[in-house]
Amino acid sequence: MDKISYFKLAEFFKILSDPTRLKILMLLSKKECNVSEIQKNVGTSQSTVSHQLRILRQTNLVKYSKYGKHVFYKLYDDHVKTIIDFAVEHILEGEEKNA
Amino acid sequence: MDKISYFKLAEFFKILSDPTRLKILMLLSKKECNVSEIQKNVGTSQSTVSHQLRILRQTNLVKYSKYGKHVFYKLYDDHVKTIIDFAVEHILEGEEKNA
DNA sequence: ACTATATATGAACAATTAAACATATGTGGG
DNA sequence: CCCACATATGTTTAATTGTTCATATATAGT
Repeated sequence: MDKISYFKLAEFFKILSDPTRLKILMLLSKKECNVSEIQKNVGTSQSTVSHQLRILRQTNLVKYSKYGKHVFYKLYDDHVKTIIDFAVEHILEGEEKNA
Repeated sequence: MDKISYFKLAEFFKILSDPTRLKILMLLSKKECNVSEIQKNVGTSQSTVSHQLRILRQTNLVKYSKYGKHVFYKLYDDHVKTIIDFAVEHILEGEEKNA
């Protein structure tokens, strides 16, 4: 239970607490994408995408491989997707109660 | 899948992205506590605890009941605990790979 | 009513951060 | 070698946020 620090745990959730990063992660949960594809799908600037991808890389949420000029990103593993899906469920349940 | 906005999802994770709030939530996942108990356990000022409790209230992560001078808080439901546990697992797995 | 205890709230401050802008690096084609 | 495209990085700025300090509200006991 206490094998992990609250600080570290908080840092993990902080990564997930940004809409841009969530969009990227959800997209990558469906398919591997290069940066321009991500950019189009997320609908923001190239710089922003690249900056956020770096954060996702550094925190081991995504990994990548290079093919020529393109860099293809994918989820590091499926664990993150599971956590996000759980959160979505939680929020949807919460909304039902307020209906 | 897209029944929920990325913004809302991000806001949810943002709540979990603070060590103080995580400490409170983990404590409350074990047992109902009043504010002073929470304060002692978390090891921070009364004001800080109270501020964070308000955030947790407003986001429906905790609920409370009053008994005399004391206010007892508990988790709103067990869903949050599940999400946190999943995250802990994820991080622990990540650390194994770097060992 | 007064006091002590428990909890909440308001305001100010320091630190963090996402995005924008500019620029750099890398890679393949001609 | 130069050019166009793809991606990364550095810097600055505006906005957000957790804590602290001060103060307010509530409740029970005397």
